[in-house]
Amino acid sequence: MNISKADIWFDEMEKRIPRGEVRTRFAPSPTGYMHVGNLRTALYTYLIARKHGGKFILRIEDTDQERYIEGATDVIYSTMKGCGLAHDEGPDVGGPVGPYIQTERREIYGKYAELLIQKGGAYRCFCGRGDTEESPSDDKGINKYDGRCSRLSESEIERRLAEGCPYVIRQKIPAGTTSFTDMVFGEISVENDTLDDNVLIKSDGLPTYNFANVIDDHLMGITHVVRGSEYLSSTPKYNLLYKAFGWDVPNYIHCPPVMRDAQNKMSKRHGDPSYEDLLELGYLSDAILNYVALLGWSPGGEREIYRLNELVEAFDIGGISKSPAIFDIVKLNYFNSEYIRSMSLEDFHALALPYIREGVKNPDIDTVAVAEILQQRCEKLSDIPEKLDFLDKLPEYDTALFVHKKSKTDEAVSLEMLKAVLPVLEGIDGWTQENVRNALFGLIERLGIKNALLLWPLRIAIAGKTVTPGGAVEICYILGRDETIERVRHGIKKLT
RNA sequence: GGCGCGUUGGUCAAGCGGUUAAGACACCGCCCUUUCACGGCGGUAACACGGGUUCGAGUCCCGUACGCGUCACCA
Repeated sequence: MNISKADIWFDEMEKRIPRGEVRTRFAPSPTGYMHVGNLRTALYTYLIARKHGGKFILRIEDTDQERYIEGATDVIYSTMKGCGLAHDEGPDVGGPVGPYIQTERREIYGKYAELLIQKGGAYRCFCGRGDTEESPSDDKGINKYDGRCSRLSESEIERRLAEGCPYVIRQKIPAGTTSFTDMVFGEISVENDTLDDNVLIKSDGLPTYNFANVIDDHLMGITHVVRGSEYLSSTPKYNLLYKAFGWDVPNYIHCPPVMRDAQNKMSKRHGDPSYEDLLELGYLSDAILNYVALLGWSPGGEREIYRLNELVEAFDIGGISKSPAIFDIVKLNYFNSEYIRSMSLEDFHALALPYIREGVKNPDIDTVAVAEILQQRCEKLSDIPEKLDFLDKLPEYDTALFVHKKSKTDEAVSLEMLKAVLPVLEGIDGWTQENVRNALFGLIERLGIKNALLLWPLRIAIAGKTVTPGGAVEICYILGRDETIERVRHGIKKLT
């Protein structure tokens, strides 16, 4: 026997566990994209670690071989990096309690499962998948495994093992009541007889989530377990596992789900956007994070705009809500436009340039001037191309657009105005925004008219649409002298 | 069905026994204004229901309804 050797191994594992610091973990399954709900969980997890000067760990939960998706872990790394939730330990950066990918920890789970059997907290089960279906519901209407294999004799077990019978390892639920305190939901208490003898190690030798998360959280020294509230009702089972091993249970922070509507969670299946989709749609990562932080958590005051580093300061577990929150993209639009407007023109220009180029091919255009008029009036970057569709080519338009009650213009007035402005535009020396402005307002002054009387028709003539980013002055400047004059002439022709 | 959890305006939410029940988004109106937007001002709109406890309940307790979660060799 090499029991002592095993003892030494377990001892070594325990010694590796960092103590005396807050340690949290984000443990996604590699699915190829990040749900909004997951993103929020990751955010809160990160915030708790940072707030307490602790460590934020990334662990990959890939024990479901049937759902394995090639390259999905890379998506996780890039997402974490992209949204600024930098982890201190993880598969790609290493750390003291690795490996951080569950399929690479297979032997660890096996050894702990054996240990648990020795401690009486688990047993081998030789029932096939089909066998348990016949076990009837008990008198309480609970449909669970009847635990028949827990009553197998030593010799029977030895015999089946010798025969090479496939088996799983199941948790042995003791009698009694299990209670714990969740930092969000408070005291939770359940009768153990409502709990099933769940499978801990599958017949393929890999652990289920039920087992792996307990082993890993303990071995990685996780002090605060942050996860979705769907785990709330199975948490007592995990605590029973901790107890069977003689370990301390971590603090629990269960988060309510992010919903698409009152009945359904956000889901890719229903076409709800993932974090990646949102970026694709032109939302800024900071804005998404800010909005998502406030879905299910409130800082208490009236402030809503928080940068990631400010969230670290403000975050408080007590502010997490117990009830689900519906994701409202309209409010995300608001956050996004706030973030866009608060950027420097340089930064916004750099960010918007690809979208501007999507809508405007003309290489002579002053994209900084375009960015400037855009910044105050776009909610998301993907709105940009459509707003600029009149710059390359004047769209077909109806002369009815020249009629605007508030500006007191109609087609006749417009014709008059365009005729008056044409020579003024032709006379501008040096086509700068300032010069265009001075020339136009000079004319307005000479004619003794209201601004709108001249500027409305002009803007219609050069843009061909009623709603444009920027006014007549800006658009004239952006279009350039020749194009502006050409379009004004075209307008005169249409009105004549 | 058992067990667990939840329920303040359309949405996010503050509130933690005594408030005219905050604030934000959205919506509507007005102002500003060369359109739209931005900005400013104002408005509509909520404690799921029924019992208690209490001088007093959105806040505490118990029911009811509705909703969600869970009851996998998925996480």
